[in-house]
Amino acid sequence: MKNRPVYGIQSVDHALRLAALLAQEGPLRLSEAAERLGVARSTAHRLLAMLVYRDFAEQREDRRYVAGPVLRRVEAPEPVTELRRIALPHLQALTEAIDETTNLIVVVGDQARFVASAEGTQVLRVGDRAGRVLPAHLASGGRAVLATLDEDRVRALYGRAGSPVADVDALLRDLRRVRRRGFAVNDRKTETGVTAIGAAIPAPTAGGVAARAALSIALPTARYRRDRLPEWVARLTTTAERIAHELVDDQA
Amino acid sequence: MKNRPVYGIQSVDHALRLAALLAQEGPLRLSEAAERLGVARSTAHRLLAMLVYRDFAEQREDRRYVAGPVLRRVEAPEPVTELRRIALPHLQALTEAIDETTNLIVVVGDQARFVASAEGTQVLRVGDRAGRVLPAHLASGGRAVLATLDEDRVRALYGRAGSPVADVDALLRDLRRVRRRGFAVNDRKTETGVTAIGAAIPAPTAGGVAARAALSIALPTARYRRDRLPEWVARLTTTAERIAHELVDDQA
DNA sequence: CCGGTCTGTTCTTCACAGCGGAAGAGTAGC
DNA sequence: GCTACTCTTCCGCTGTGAAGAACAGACCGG
Repeated sequence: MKNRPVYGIQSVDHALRLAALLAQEGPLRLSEAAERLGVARSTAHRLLAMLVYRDFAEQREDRRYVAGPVLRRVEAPEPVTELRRIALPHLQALTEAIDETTNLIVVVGDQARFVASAEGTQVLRVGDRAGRVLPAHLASGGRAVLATLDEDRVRALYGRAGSPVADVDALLRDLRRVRRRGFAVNDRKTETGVTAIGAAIPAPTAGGVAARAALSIALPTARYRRDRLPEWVARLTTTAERIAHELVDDQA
Repeated sequence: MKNRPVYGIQSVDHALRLAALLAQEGPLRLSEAAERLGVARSTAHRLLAMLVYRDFAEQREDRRYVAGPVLRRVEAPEPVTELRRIALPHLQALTEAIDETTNLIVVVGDQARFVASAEGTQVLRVGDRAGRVLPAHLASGGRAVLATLDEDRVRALYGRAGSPVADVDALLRDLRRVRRRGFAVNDRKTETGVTAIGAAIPAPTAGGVAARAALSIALPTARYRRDRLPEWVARLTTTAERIAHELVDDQA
């Protein structure tokens, strides 16, 4: 039996026990969570709110809480530390050039995960989303990666029962368009007031994490200008290519 | 983008962010974790210790931390709240009869999870392990459940590369013995100074959570008496049968 | 529809738990 | 053995986390 750490953190213990309960037992009422943890209902409510905020829990319509995406992973984690290390200086240079927030994204299953961000300096800007998850079929970087996949693979991913995509054919048409243009735009589909442009990192080899990685520029919709799109796209794809080249160099 | 809860808990936020980093990016050094969270190394160390304690992280020999079992689940959670509700009074009655700690266990994949415990009142006793995880092939309740499975299924579970079981044939021989006797004993294989006797709950129907549930009596090895084993086994299997009957009634 | 019960959410106060700096310990390479 | 790097332990202090209470919402039965 593991011993409690000497310098344990009680609040963290409560949160982790609750997360494990959700993962192992499924739907829980707030009042039951409070009882199981031996805390006040208001404390349990605060803990659940934090778990929901960080995607360890979700609240259903019947008000019960269930495990969130982080606890519902269906694939083993893959190390992306190296990709992040290589990409980050390029992200920062791109952000410096355009003074908008840029992101490194990895697609796992049907989720687009923000691995790294570099924030612009303007007062109104999109914040750091590292660690967050968006549906891949809506996010700009997610769609840029999906556009690099075989159509059969996309069908396998989104054609199953319970899929978040009602019309796979419409998605495939969108992805063909993304493929032709070389980038994808997400205009407020996932976040109010945010427009993002995404482009996939050209994969040096099939497989590996870079085969599912993308960059995106995320800016307040108020600053999105159609006439600047070619410039943003050019910088985005140039940066993606630089990262791809450095990944090759790093492997040699 | 989700808003931070109004009554957020900073320490919990740190822990959950760190857990998500481990899940998404794999191996992390303590110093890198500290930098990523923006906290002191001593704080990161405390957080990682809590994550390890609650099975959200593991530390490898090279000292890096990786995602732990809770974050590495490969199966969707199943609700066991109902099973727990039905079983708990019976657990408590059994504990009262023998004054030793009893447990309800559910096997998921190759893990035996403690869903509920009822503690004896003696000064030296096995504590409440609800929420904990043990390897199923070593735990008494885990082995009792594995003994109810097809041998092909056990082979599929433990015959793969990277399996924790080196000799599947030896495991199958053990499980045949468990099946014949109707119970399994775990004498200090998972926890120093603890001996446990486990018996599976007879499944009312194939599938469902009860098909992978077991009860166990856990006592200090110093109090384990071979001549009391028949009594303990009889009480254990009687209790398991009562629970199984009540599960059937509850579905009608 | 109303009242009662149950459950979830919001707010405030205060004491002690969580944080970080510093010291100590461990590891790896030359 | 020495140096540099990294991890682990310890302690004091203040602001954060917990819980009580009030409020709000949901549900059910008469």
